Amino acid sequence: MARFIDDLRRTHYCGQLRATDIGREVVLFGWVAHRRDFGGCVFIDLRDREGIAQVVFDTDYVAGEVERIPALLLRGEAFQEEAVVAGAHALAEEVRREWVIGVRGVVVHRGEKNKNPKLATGEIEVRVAEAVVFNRAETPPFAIEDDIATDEEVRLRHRYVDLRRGSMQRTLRLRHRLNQATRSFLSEAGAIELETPILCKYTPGGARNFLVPSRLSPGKFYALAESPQLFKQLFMVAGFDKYFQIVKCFRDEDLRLDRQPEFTQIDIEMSFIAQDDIFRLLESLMFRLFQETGIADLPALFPSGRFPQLEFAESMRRFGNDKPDLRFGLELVELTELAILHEGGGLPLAQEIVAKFANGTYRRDVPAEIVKAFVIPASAGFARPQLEAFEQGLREIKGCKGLARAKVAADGSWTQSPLSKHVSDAFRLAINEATGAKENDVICFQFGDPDVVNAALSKLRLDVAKKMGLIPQSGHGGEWRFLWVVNPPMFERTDEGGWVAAHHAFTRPADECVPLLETDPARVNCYRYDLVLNGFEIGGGSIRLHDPEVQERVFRVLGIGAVEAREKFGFLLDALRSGAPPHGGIAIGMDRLAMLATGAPTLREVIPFPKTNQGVDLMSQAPVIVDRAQLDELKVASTVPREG
RNA sequence: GGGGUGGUAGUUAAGUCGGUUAUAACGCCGGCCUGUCACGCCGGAGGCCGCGGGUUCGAGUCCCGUCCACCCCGCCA
Repeated sequence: MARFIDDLRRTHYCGQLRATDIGREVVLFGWVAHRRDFGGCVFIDLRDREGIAQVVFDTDYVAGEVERIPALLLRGEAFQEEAVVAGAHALAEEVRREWVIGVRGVVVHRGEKNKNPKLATGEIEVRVAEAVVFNRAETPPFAIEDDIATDEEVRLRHRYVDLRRGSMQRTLRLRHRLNQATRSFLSEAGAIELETPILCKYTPGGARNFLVPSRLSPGKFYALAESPQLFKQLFMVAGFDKYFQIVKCFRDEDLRLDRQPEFTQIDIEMSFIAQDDIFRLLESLMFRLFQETGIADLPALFPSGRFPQLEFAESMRRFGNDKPDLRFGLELVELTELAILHEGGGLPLAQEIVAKFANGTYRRDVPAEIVKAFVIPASAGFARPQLEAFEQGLREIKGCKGLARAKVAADGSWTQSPLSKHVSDAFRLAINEATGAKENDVICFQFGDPDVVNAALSKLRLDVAKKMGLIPQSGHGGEWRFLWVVNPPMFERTDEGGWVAAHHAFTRPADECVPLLETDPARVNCYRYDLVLNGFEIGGGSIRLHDPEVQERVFRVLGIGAVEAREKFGFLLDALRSGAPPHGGIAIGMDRLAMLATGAPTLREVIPFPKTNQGVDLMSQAPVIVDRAQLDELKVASTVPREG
């Protein structure tokens, strides 16, 4: 039987020791964080998941009164023997960073002069009588400290070492608390935690699926679930009434700082509820999560207990996207109607657009091209090179040709702008008034396709706010602007002039829009909602269509016939006809929520083993090429030429 | 698929107009040290300058290609 672990069991975590433990004999296990060697006396900072304790190897030390570990007391073992202490000291001379060791010793006061206020355990230290080395670790590629400058690539390659750092430990333990609080809250709310398949049937449309070949059904494939969407609706049909799950989802799409190929959702579905019931439940859930993790006092920030709601159309108009960051103002200004009123106001780009409204090519209620502006305030104090850098940033947006700028002079005239020569005085003054632009403000214009105009200006709005310091480059900056974005359009135009569901075909159209299904699909909105926090979409959901009659009308708009509907959605349609209650739900991106809550700059910081932008795990090297024999067994052939 | 930034010692970075043996800090190794806690002092080792090609008397530096990482667009209902 080994002396340590079997015989000498751990009595405390290093980080737990306090002055109240003085005089107690303890056994600690941990990693060597630092060693300070003074020859006769060696200090080691011993680290475990709870923190750091200083342990001292001192050949001269003689123990006073010691409160012995009962088993050792019973056996009549002496606290220290000279040879054992000398052995421990020799061991301490040899120890290196990140070695895993165990010590037996006594907790003593450090003495007033030697206290370390930076450590939670700084009042005490452990005088070591006996020690063991469990693992002579290789020198780590980077320091195991909270703040390191090391490139993320290196950290991911050695993730098991990176995760040893206190900041990573705290982040992942926060995720544990989020999980725990989610489970207890939703259970208390009457929801039942149910599991759904990961290996699913492939469904066309939406995100790309990862495919898994079936060995038992040669030539056939499963798809990894991109979400439990269908199954959670079936739970409602089955009468479970309220469901939740903390579930992994898989999407084979290109990655971003807030997108991983596999990610975790808090998935919820409820029956016999209205949209507002979902909102209230989620608001309470967020309150609870932020309270139990100690991240923010949301009741103080939202005294009504409710998050604000914003119409989708208003969000697009004022902010240019459907996930506005409300931590700052700088709203966009819609100028299309003004341009029509002024017949283009002398600006060629505006005149072209206005002409199409005039000749009836474009509808004013759903315009195909628009004119919009954004004002960079004079107070930002940006010089021309900075303004050009913003313009350069917009070149990332496909279809954006550039940025028309005009600097406003004291008399309201425009300078430093190609527009100033063309614009009529009346239009210029009207724009100054509409935008509220004052002396030295810079008005930025976009003309054309609303998607491009809004993408460009919403990016500009964010770029400017970050450069002005209105929001930090990343992180929450201590602000928590939750927001519901509601009532978006049900359909989008396809390139061929037809319609596709903007979200999915089973979203319920808003009651007052149902008559428009046949007459004007562009104006049909639906019971779809996104929860937004500080400019990130952290969740979304909808009230589902439970009425087969309306469902068929929606399919007709989408040009989906009975045969095709059956082929695509077969069992769901059957299920919805088998007694479907009115129902709806939502899914919250747990990783994004954790990222925002911790102020982490990327999703990778809150995922233990994340993938790179190319979907590669730098530690395991997944994905990898497999043997020909493995492919043969699956009856799968690769079209990629094999190396060698 | 497209645009951008980067890649030099274990780590983070410097490296001028193309020119001698590629620097520094931290880390690492050896030695000394009984009150340190970013210990200190003395000494030392450590390089496929991402990879491949080209220009040149000469390339970390210039050119072409390529790989990897990151940010963004498309994409992600």
